[in-house]
Amino acid sequence: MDGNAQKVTGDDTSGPRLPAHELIYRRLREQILFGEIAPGQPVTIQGLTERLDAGMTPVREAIRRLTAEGALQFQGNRRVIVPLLSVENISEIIFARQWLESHLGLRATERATPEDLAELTQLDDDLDAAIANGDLQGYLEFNYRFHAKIYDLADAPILAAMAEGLWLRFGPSLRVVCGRLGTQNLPDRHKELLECMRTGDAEGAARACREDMLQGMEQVRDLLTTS
Amino acid sequence: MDGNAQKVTGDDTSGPRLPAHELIYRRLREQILFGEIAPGQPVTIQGLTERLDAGMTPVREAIRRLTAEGALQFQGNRRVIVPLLSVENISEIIFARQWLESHLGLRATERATPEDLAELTQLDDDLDAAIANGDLQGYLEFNYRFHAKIYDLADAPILAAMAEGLWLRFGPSLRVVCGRLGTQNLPDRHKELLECMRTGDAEGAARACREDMLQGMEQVRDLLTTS
DNA sequence: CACCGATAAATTTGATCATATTCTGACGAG
DNA sequence: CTCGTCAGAATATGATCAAATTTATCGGTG
Repeated sequence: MDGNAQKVTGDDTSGPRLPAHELIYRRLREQILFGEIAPGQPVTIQGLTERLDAGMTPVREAIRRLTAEGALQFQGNRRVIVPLLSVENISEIIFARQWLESHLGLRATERATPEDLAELTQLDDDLDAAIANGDLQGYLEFNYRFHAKIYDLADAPILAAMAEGLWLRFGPSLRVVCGRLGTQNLPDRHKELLECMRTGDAEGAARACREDMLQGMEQVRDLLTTS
Repeated sequence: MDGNAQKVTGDDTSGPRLPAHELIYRRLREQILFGEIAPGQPVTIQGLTERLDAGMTPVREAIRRLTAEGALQFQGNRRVIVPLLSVENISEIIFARQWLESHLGLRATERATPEDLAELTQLDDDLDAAIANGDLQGYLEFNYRFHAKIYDLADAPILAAMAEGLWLRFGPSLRVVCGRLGTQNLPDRHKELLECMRTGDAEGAARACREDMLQGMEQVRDLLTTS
């Protein structure tokens, strides 16, 4: 190992110094969420200690957390992989997200301030820009942050945690889908949703969230059935 | 450390040797689920290493997993506690469980074999016996195992994981409620549910699951509002 | 003589622990 | 009431042990 490798110590701009296991967790979480680690791919502890230049204990803890959230999967023997989703799994996720997305979208609409709406609009604009540039990574990130912001606004921490947990499960597959279709063929209902939120149409916002989710998930399901 | 302290090494009867962090996780999980650790109570790593006679690393990993599942809560600084539920939290859990329990109950009914029904009936009988004896611990355990069996039958691993995760969240509070009400005042819809499952009335089973859940959760909510 | 399967060495990876370091909250002196 | 000191708890490291996979070897067979 070279002598000037930067340790994982969160720079001063990040405010309160977070423990290493928390930083490792967040980094690994993003890598899974945005498909940098493909479904089926093994995740080794020692591999991560090198890849993230971290100690063994923090990496282990991060893996345990993500395993508990369904982002990783214990493989009988001691191996850990990014899970491969079955069509049945996707159907379960669709079922759960139907309720979750609608409800969170509805609550978010009831609580959003003009500043929140501005922030959401900005995220959606960034998302459109990423699509126009064919920037897959950017698309995935802004799309996630757009939805995560809605969960946050809904002020329902348990339901939000459930919704985020589901993202961790289908995230890797979403990357595969988008990689094949290209960013051009990814319609969403964000404009419709934002309009409902501006006018305070909570029911409409709930419907838009549900439709938006369904469009995306059905593309994932279609890919899994054909491949 | 003295020479004859028994290490945590799972005896031979348990089949495949499980790693210590897995055993610790299961033990701690049960202690939380059945309210042996009260809401608000702090959970320290060093305390658990003594209490469960285990090493530090496995305990840390178990705590991380349970934190990710919502059974434990990070207290900003390095403290970890069993979360205290707010009334809003309970409402979120009720919302989620309404569709989860219905759906899992419906699917379980479609898939249950006569052997499965016999097992469920046995669990319900054990539960009734525990009630008759005023055995709170037994009541909580059999009640959980009855529902967990239904989740298992539903053959929907992701939704089952979500449902089990919610049990971990309200389990500690359930213990408090039952402790105050006494086991006599805990009606359930299990008989009705079993009858529907026997006759293959999936819709009825779904309704019974939902009602059973609501009865229990509303008692929890009532306690939280008054205390 | 080339090929195949099974057993055994070697290597990689995971699990655990003991220990050093850092951080937090509390106590007490000024 | 404030600030410095201190005990205790959590964090993080690297070493050590154990398990599993991979690779290499060897005897037998077509």
